[in-house]
Amino acid sequence: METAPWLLGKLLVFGSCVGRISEVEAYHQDDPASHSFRGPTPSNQTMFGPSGHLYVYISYGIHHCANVVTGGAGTGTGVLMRAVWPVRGIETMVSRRGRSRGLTDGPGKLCQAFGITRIHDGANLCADSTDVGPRLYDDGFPPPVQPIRSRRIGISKGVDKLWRWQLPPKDR
DNA sequence: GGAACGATCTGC
DNA sequence: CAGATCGTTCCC
Repeated sequence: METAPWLLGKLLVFGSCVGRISEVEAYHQDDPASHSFRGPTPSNQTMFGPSGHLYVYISYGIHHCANVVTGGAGTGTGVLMRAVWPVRGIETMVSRRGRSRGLTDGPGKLCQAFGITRIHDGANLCADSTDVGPRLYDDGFPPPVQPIRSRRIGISKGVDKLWRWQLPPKDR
């Protein structure tokens, strides 16, 4: 679980789009709210793969949501990226979203803004090649001293766990 | 083969 | 605040 707040402040990069991760949620196998709770299936198998890969699922049949696999092979652990602060590629994000506000302040929104879909499920976020594909970078942004911690959003089980973390507004 | 349920978003 | 909308899972 402590790998989740570690992602705060890191950069999500894909094509011309760059965003600073500002909100994350942790999910793991012994967690009724997690997709990995019932074990591996064809659609969630990436969650059971090695760390540092991207797990993308479809929410409500419409939206894509992106996770960083963090637990290592077999553990079914992931961190949902719920929001990023747009850093670069705003025009592309506006074009993909069809609006100029609320570009990346939700898990489905940020995937649409970045062009992330199921096609990118399983991508290696730490690959050091320069070819196309989503990547995760550390640009030296100071880790938050006191990340905001709260309950996870939109779930019906495991509601009591404080496994949602956000960058404080002052870090903007 | 069918039904129920979403780690959501948008517009009213 | 309710409706949209359909992939995935589970049960028969």
